[in-house]
Amino acid sequence: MSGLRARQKADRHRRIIEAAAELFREAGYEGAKIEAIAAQAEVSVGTIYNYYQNKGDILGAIVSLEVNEVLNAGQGVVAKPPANVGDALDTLIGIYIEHSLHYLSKEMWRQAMAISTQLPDSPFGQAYTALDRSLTEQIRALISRLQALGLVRQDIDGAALGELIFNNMNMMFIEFVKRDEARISELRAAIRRQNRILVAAIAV
Amino acid sequence: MSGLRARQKADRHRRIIEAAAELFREAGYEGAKIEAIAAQAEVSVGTIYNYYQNKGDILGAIVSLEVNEVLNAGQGVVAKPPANVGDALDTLIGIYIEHSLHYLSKEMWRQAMAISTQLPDSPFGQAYTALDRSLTEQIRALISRLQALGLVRQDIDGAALGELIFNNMNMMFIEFVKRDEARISELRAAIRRQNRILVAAIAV
DNA sequence: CATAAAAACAGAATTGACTCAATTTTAGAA
DNA sequence: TTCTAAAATTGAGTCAATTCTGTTTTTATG
Repeated sequence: MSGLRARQKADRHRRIIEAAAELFREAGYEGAKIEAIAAQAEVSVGTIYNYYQNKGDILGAIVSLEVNEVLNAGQGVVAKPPANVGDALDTLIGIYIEHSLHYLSKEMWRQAMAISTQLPDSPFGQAYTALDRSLTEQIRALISRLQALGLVRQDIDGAALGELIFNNMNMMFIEFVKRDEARISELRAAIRRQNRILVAAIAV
Repeated sequence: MSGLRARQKADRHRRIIEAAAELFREAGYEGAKIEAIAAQAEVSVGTIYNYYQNKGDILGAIVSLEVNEVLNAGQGVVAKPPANVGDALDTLIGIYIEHSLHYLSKEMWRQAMAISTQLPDSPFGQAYTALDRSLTEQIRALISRLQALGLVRQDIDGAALGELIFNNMNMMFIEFVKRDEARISELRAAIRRQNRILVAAIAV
């Protein structure tokens, strides 16, 4: 028994997310009214709030989809990294950044980031923090891999280094989405320049 | 002619800020209703919006006071830094962090950070970005100073290093204010551990 | 196939940030 | 002092997120 109720629930979830994604893209986060999302998803306003605690959580569900895709793509780099510390970092970070505006506009990112600091204990706030941790962990995994390959010094504190690289990248990304005119290529170049200092310190 | 109008204006500004600071502390940012702030400041709701574009800008004015104090305190360290790269960084960052909860609660910080990413073009959003830049610049100045003292290698890219250190610290601070139970001592220890990697790379 | 309990839904009501048209106050000229 | 234009204030009104309560649908049981 798959259960009528369970099927309807999944269907409504999907309809709400699809409606919201479309309206967020078209009208922006603020511009997409809950009533409009409800109408488009063919449910009532009350039902939306039965599925999501607040408007931010709807955006959160969309962000999670995006970041999980990115994490998946990143696995390839960790498994088979370029044979050079600088290039390896640049490749992984490149995947994160190039993917980032696929589904989400800068405005949507700004809202998502704002909500995650504003309401760190909401479902989305917690999920967002967990995603950040996964990204940090993936960078740390890459460093481990490079150490195993003999490309990074063994005595480096991998956890601390992973945090340092992620935190810097993330902060740069935040500044990037805050300025609509900022270009991806400039962002990557700036991060490369910053990481160069680290690469010099950790490469064998 | 100091002007009656100008004096009243300054007085109202002060009353609004004082009322807001008190209510933000007592009831939290969300809990402090504009009507309550207006009543406490003995002005009307409309007047508040004549002085500040939105609720966030009121908080912004308070944050600016705090950060400017911190910047001032930091100048002393830059002028006369401890004779050891690790200690110098730790001392400056220590000043930033220890000061941070003087006037602002974690909840107020969360709101301030959220607003600055949500509305990067609002008066407060721009002011906040400028404050971040000033802090980055101060860290860069410390590095310059240490280079002049022969404690840091001359061939280090000071600008990139300053950004790296600030971005990491700032991100750690964001995570710190997101968790009410996080302790200042743990935050400082974690940042020290991360900076150790850098210190090893840049110290003469 | 009834039926009662549980779960989910609908949409009207509430709430609080922000706007705006009308009114009041101030500055400065006559 | 009196008058007028500009500046500032006021608070009722608007708008949209969120909450609340009564109704409907689904499930499980006899």
